[in-house]
Amino acid sequence: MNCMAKEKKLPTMVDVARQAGVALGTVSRVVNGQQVGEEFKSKVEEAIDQLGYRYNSSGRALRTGSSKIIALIIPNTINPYFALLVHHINMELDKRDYRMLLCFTEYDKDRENEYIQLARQNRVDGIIALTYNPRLTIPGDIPFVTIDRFFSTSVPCIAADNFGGGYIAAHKLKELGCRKVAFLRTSSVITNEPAKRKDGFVSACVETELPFEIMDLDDSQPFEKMKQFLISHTDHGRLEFDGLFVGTDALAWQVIQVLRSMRIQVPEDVQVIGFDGIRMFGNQEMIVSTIVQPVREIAESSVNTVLSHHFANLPSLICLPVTYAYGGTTRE
Amino acid sequence: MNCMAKEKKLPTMVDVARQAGVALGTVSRVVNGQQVGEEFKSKVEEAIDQLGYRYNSSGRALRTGSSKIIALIIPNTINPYFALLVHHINMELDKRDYRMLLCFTEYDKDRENEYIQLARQNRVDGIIALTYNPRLTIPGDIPFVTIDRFFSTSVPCIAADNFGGGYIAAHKLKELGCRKVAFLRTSSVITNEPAKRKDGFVSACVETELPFEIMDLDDSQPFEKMKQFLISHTDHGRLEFDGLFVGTDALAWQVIQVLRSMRIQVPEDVQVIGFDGIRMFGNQEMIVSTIVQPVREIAESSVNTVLSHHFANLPSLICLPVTYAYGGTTRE
DNA sequence: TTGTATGCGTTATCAG
DNA sequence: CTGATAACGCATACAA
Repeated sequence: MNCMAKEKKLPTMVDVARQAGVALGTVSRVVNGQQVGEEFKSKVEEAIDQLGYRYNSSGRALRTGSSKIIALIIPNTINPYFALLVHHINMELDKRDYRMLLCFTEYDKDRENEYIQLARQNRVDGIIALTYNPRLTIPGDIPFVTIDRFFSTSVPCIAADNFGGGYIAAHKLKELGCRKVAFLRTSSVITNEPAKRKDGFVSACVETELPFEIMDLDDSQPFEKMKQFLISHTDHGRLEFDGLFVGTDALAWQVIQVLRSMRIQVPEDVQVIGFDGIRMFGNQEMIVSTIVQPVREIAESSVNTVLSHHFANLPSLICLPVTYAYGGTTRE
Repeated sequence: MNCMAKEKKLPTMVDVARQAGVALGTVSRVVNGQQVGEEFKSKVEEAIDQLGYRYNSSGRALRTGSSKIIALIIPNTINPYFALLVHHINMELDKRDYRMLLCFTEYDKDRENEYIQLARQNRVDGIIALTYNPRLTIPGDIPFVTIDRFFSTSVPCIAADNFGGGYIAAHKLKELGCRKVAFLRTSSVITNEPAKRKDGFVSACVETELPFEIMDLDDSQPFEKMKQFLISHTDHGRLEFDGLFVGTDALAWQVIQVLRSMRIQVPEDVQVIGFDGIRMFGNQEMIVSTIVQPVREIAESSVNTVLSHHFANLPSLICLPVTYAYGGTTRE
């Protein structure tokens, strides 16, 4: 079963020093892996695990000016894409012995700014942010990295190759025999990287002479607008598109529900490709055929960038490769 | 657009004091909302937002001995149930001006214990843990709360009413006209609260004279075992059960995939009820008909409990009410 | 009510 | 190479 520990007050370096019969500085040097005589070193080490000593993060942070904490500002962890991002970023930070200050904005613009102040209050060593506020105040004194959104050449942005994803999607639909396709998305007030999904899609459609249409869904009533669009493009129960590329897997799923209610078969009548690469329960099959975001790589790259010491000349935009994955809503 | 901040070194209380022409202690008292003369107070407040001052968390933590951080030890954020829990716990902590130290164990027993040490190193004010290690070392000097798992009467455990959930599920299946039912689950090495789902189910089956069977799936090959079980209980393409209660929504989803591959219709031939209350993309419809865990309430209760000052005589087990929710895999 | 001084645990500087 | 000591930013006991 379980057993209780007993110590009442946590041991400090002073306790260790006394126990080992050495000076405070010596203990510090051992803890930090600096040059210490073998004799002393072993005495200190013995005292350390005899007392169960662990350094106090606050003390160290105060003294060194480095908290070993990175703030992650993100809407929530309910959306599976965000949840995955949080997971991988925390794992990457953990590897490097950093902690995460997790800030959920719930898409609230004021909270996005407020959390930057909170991060500063906690003296974080950097901030990774996935935000939507068009007037975000980016601190000049803290390493700042954004995901999926370009601010300026001095703010590194990490993102999937959204353009490439759209491009691949269109090519795939063509390859799977589509004759007329459409792109559906909910448009954002800000222009972020995901907006490029459209550009890549259009580019490939033009290139392959695949007729296409673009539908920007209102942010307020996306579901109704999308339904209306699909119905207005139906003639005698036949949809005029045989291929759909949808901005996100979440929206693609809703599109499919609507199609189903219209008695239009997927993928027989119309093939659907989403974007993100969301898996059922996070670890089972893809929810829809999709363009998969390299979430682990995005996480790794974000962490590497924000921890980069030469924070000057860094690339201002890093696009990581996406892949197509079958998820039952396309043929084959 | 965005604008850069400029300050090079963050201002400290000393800077504020100098700027306001008052003593250090006065600034501290203003910051902490203690009684200060109006005259002084406004001078300090002006200086504060002139300098953009924010207190240094490390300094305060070091001085007060309270980090205002709670550790959350949990497998990951990939599983939607965990993701939801992380979300609500962080929101609840945020409300109370606490931060979260998020520790992902990936079900690794050693990491579960290691993270408790990390939490201690960070001088957290408490730990909320959802763990599986049968030999977890529970610290006696840090408020410790567990979710979904009972350790001893001195360790508060927060959980959904798992027994009640199983009970409701069986009753629901009976009510929906089932004649013979089964409960499928992957059994855990440790006995935790979710194990009670079976007991409640059995209890209700006996009570309502509903014939039932229990299938414990091996933790290593749950999918194969489950498939085998279903096939072995099929006679001429007809499953001998017309109702299934499954330990989790994730497993229920897999069960449904297998049934589909066996050409058994859900819910026409067999109705399926899962457990957890997972929604598609976290915010859309339920993935299957299910017993919904009150995740927000579990989060709230966990936070309240771990922050409770009178950590002595606390309830050792808090079970929160569950509800049945339709999700397309039952009739009606 | 406000000012002053001390110490929380750590690292770093300097003297031995 | 090791020991003593100062300083990081803050809260608080004590003095004014």
